[in-house]
Amino acid sequence: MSAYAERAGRRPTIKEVAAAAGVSTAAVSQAFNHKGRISEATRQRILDAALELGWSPSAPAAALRNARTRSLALVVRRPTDVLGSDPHFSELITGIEGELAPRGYGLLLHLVTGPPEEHALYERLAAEGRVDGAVLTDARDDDTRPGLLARLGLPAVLLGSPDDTAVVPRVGLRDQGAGVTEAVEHLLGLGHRRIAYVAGPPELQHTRVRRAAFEDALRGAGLRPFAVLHTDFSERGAVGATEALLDADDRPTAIVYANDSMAVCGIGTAQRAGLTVPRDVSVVGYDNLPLGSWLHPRLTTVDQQVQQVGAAAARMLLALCGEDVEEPALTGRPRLVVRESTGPAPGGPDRSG
Amino acid sequence: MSAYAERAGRRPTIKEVAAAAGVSTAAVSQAFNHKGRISEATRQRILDAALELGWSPSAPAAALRNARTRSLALVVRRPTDVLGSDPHFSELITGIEGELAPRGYGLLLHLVTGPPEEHALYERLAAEGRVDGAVLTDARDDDTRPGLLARLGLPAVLLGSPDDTAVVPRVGLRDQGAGVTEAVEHLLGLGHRRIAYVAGPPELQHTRVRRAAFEDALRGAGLRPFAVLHTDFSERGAVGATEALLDADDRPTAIVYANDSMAVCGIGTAQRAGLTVPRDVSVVGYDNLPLGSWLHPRLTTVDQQVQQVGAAAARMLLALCGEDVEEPALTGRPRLVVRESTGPAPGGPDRSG
DNA sequence: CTCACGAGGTACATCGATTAACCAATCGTT
DNA sequence: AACGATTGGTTAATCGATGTACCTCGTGAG
Repeated sequence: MSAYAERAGRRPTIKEVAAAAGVSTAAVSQAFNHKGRISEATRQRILDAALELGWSPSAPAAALRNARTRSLALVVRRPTDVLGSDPHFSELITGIEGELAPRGYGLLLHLVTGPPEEHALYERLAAEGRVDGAVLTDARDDDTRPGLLARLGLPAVLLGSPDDTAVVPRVGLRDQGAGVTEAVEHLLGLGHRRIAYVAGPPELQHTRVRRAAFEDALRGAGLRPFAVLHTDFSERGAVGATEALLDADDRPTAIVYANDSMAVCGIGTAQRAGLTVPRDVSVVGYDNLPLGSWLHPRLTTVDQQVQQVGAAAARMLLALCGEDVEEPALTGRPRLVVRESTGPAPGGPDRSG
Repeated sequence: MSAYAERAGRRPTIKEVAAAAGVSTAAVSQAFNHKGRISEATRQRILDAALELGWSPSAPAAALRNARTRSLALVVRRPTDVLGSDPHFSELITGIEGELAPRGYGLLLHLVTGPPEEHALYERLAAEGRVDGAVLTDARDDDTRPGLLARLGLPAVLLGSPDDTAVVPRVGLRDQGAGVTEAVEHLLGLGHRRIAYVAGPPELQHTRVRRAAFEDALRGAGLRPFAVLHTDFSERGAVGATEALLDADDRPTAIVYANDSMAVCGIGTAQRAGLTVPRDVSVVGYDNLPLGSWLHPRLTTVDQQVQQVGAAAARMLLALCGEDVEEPALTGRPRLVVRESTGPAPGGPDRSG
């Protein structure tokens, strides 16, 4: 390491590299970007000099000149109660970062409390030219964000049922309802007839898709849902919904939850009410969080490969930003992972329906 | 909204704002930054024009000129198995972002798999001038990162036992062992004498601090730990450690875990072994994750206010970056939250010790 | 011998915002 | 009335990297 690199806080500039290599700054730039016409020999000399000085092109300078920052935004809407989106969201980040890091992109993370703040944030990010694109989560049925981002000219992808023809392409596993369908079939196969669904907020797209899958699957067996309750994804909401279900006259023998965290709360609530899972009531989650497989009973859940989806979203977005990335191929489907929280319906053959 | 703002992708520059307000670009800049001498009237005119055009200063341009990007890095070391740091880490982000957002700062999130990658990342972030500072997590006993960051001239704070005189100031609750001490006293009061500790990786600073607190508290009562097992914070590690403890001849009547996720795994493992918590074995966690209070039994744990610590770290770092922020006051201590996973020691008066 | 041409670089304008240095009024003073 | 101080701005240089237009050789063809 050279004396220069050791001068704390003092970053070398392209000029010093050029001087060290005995060339012009233009040559240095061209050597780094594989543009222009530079002989391989000088290129090496330049690269060596840069290495010696510990130089990398200044991100702000390059961003100013190129009008591209090489960073993307991920905006997470986080209500007061953090449960719902939480673990989901950190897996998502893992998937995204895995694609960004090797390409030298950065991920700018923002938390917002509601739609107005989220809009204002995009306006600011775009106006300041802080990011090249954004990943949107929690697709809503009537989502105003794609329109906004299109107006702002900010590339974006939305996580949800795939649709790359939309204003803002949507990335996600195909056949999003499949997991819930499988879950219902699994429960039906176990003899369950009174099955309830604890859903997320009704305005979210996946809530509707999964709810429809749930109802369709039951209808296919000539049944109707015991109940469908909407929550805000909070622990309290899950507990409340579960209590309501278990207090019912002819309580359900199985409950499907829209995510694992709620399912865990549901199991706790059932146990607290003196019931045993799955003997008295079966429980299915959604997300396949690592924790679920270590509980007692181990949680039956739906795996939706959040990490892969995140990676695919990142690549799609990078492509939109002009990066040379092959389009992601998301081949999987949401799949049921059967563990211990589901079992035969209690009370033998069902009396109803 | 003006016609200008509607031209998608075309961002206005300071020149257009200046023209619209009938002043020079310098005036616009000064109006925005409260510098120079601009009459209140013109200032208003300029601000109005900017609002009309939807202009905000270009972040890259400002960053280039000021040598400050107004963004901070958070580097999370994430091993293959994500459990340990996970929920902890999203609470941390919440705390940090809460301080950054109102000041227009951004949080650049990076995940790394190990120390070499982490070092390389800091080198790159510094060389490219991408961030003004960094938040370091998981203080190690012999941590090489502070030295590196000091050499790089990159301001940083390290989460851990407070020490603002170190090369890189450490931010955290005082008296970090207090929570574990309280936990042990709580268990002793319940008649437990055979108490084990399932710790994190030995190289982490907080592992040592908490372990010491654990041993000291027992020693104060004339006891020795039943065992202290180190894990890598993974679910599997927690399960393995728990199985080993429960298989022991004279198995412990209480187990203290270094985080809630491991404690949950521990409860599951105990239940799977046919034991009832807390009747047969008491369990204490650490972190006070929201989920813990909805399990059955509700988890007794230690609250360490991760979110507040994150906020304090952010403010400390902002101050280091020259931002005008009052120093954070972290008054709290880690505190035991007694719930249902701890109870009287089984078997009446203990036979040992 | 001369000229066209390509290989290999260089000079300079540029991206958008900031700021030090400077200047033109206006005001208060004696 | 003349002068210094103050107010309210402006001009122009600058941050670091990039890319276009240009320049300078050396070479091969005619």
